[in-house]
Amino acid sequence: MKLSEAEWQIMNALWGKYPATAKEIMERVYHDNKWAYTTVKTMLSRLVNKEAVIEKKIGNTSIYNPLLSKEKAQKSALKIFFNRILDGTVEPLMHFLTDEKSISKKEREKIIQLLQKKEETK
Amino acid sequence: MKLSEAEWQIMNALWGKYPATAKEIMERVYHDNKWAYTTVKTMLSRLVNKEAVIEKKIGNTSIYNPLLSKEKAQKSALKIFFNRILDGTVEPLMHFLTDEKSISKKEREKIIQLLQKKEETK
DNA sequence: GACATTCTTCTACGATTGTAGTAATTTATC
DNA sequence: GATAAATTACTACAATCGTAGAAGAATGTC
Repeated sequence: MKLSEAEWQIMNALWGKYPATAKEIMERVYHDNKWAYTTVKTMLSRLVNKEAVIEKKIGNTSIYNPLLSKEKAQKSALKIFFNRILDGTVEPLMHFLTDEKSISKKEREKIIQLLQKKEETK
Repeated sequence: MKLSEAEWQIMNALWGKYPATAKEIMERVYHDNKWAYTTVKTMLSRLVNKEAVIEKKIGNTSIYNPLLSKEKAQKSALKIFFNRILDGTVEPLMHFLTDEKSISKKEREKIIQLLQKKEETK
């Protein structure tokens, strides 16, 4: 399952809380993407088409639910990104994790914890 | 600077060793992409156009050099990926590192060390 | 029930992407 | 210098993507 960048924005909004209407999704992404309502609708139909989302009608209004799980989607995106973009090397990821300013202290601690836990059970 | 997936393949081949001719690049990517020679040439012109690559002529033959650095490109791609695709959360990256792409104990320790060091200097 | 509002469906359109063919030009070879 | 081989420049074309308008249908409101 291959999603375009705009489709990721929609999916992230939907994964955040669902079921959701097109209007809700439009509002959720509005901060990053000032899309017209119909733009969001177009994205949603495309996502329904590729079976990443299901659409149910209540009266005249469609409500949407993810069909594709966030975990699954992220995992496969990471795989592609890692191979195609990073050319299969881990270093850029590590540098990103260690250098990137946008990672909070809390997140850093969480990472360390995860890594140490992994170490134990190895 | 935004590169398409196929353009990344070309850039990775070029970063691997440069200067390089179109033919060399075609051969280097052949394992993953069985592109016609002219396909590679098209990609290269597009990359020259967006100033990710410079082209010099020696006689009739073009030789190519990267203009955009691998580090810079990867860094910005990671940033976009992290924000747009992973929705700004670090966890999927970690799971990828720990589960999917099983990193060695040594690598894990290195990351932990880097993170802890970062923590101190904060 | 007329009018406004909200939502849907359908259609569109330019940009980018993946993919490569054709024809022209240069260079090498006999 | 004629012929073959390599390389280039130019053109093409379908698929996907980002973006949204127009027109119609359902719903809410006085």
